[in-house]
Amino acid sequence: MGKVRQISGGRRPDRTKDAAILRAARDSFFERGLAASTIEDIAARAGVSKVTVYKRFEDKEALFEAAVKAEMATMIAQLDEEPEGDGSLPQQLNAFGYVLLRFLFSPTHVALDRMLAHDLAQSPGMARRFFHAGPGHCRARIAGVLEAAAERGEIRIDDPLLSAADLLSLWRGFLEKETEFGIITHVDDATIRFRVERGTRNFLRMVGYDEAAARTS
Amino acid sequence: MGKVRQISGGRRPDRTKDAAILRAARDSFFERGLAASTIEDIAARAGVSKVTVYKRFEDKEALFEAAVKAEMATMIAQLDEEPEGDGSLPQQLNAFGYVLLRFLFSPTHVALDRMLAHDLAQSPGMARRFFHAGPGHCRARIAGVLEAAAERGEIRIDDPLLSAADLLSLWRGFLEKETEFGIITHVDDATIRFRVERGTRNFLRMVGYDEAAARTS
DNA sequence: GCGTTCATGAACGCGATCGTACATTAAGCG
DNA sequence: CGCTTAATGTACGATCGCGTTCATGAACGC
Repeated sequence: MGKVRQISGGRRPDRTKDAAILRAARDSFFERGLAASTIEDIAARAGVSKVTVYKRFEDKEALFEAAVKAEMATMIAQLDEEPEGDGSLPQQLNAFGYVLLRFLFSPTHVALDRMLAHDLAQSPGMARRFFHAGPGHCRARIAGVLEAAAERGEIRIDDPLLSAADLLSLWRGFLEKETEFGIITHVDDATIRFRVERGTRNFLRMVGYDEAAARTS
Repeated sequence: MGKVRQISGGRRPDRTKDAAILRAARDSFFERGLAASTIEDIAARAGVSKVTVYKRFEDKEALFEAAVKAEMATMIAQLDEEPEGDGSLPQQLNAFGYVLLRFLFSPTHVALDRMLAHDLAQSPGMARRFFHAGPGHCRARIAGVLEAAAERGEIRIDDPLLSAADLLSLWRGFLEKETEFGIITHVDDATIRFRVERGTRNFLRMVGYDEAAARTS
């Protein structure tokens, strides 16, 4: 169709520029939002001409979507790579919590979250997909672990999904609001470990987990 | 200085228009965001001329701030009016939870939250003030109740502020994410009651509250 | 009625940014 | 070297929305 057909020679497209543009787009969009970001600025950040940007991406919205998708992909990969862990239930949950919170409170994710809240509000279909790929996916994984533990009789819960949400909520606590409002800009590792361990401990007490009994079983 | 000096006569300003403009501004800002809203549209919604808007509000940002402030004021008033309640601890917490969640998940507040996340990210001072007036205020109130209960020996907690955040988190659970992503558009009263009661129950189990003991004391 | 203030509508200047066109230079292939 | 495609920079048309100006009419006190 309208596509190029590369008969033979000619200068090759510089594929490194795609990544540079996407990175610049991500930075700008996540920092300023869709409306406040300008293509000119993004091109400048990427060290690329504005025309080049339009060569590769249809328009501003297409670039936005591409940038968000790319970021989501790296995020999801990062979350799923962590091993199941065959330790005790607390250790298992803590391990997952570390990875999750470290990722949830990374500057880029905080920025992305702000973005999504604002710009995906009008497009329900897209929002739905992002939900299931992000928070929903996450909750489902934890629910699986909890359900297994419940079947082993280690804990007592009413509904795996609800309990998974409880645990997630306890982990996050007020950190979410504090980062959202910019009260806290950077969440260090010690804070994350503290929050995760505290959350897990409290959650397990809530669902009647008996550490001693589990150890001797 | 530059202000009017109302020597004697003259047509009186129509004070009802202020409210109309603020209401229109709120609707537009909360729906579309700061950048995407136009003064012309707001004026039209309010049934007012664009010039009139500029007569009363310095510029777009001033109008935005005024609209947010007005909304926050009604919110805070709504939250503080509820009586302390002299029932048992669970009843006290539940009562507060109902009011809070009903308000947190009202359409306007959900919209406002989206807005704040996005547009107040750059102005740290404003964000800080809003945090202390909103979430911070709320957490402090609950912390007070919990601290009193802890001193009476009804519950065992490490830190009132942290525990207050725990309770708030348990109440909200996944509802926040679900409304944020538009999975759920309207949260009905039954859901709110269920979530609050479940959250309170789980929280109290977590902090070692003994219902029977409290009742007989 | 008269002076004063409020309010409106239409028009304007202005800056910003989108997306495109064009001429020019750079890089690959034969 | 010729051919082809990539990439740049500048300039351009078009749109949009802010904030202002101006002429006109409407409400109110005296």
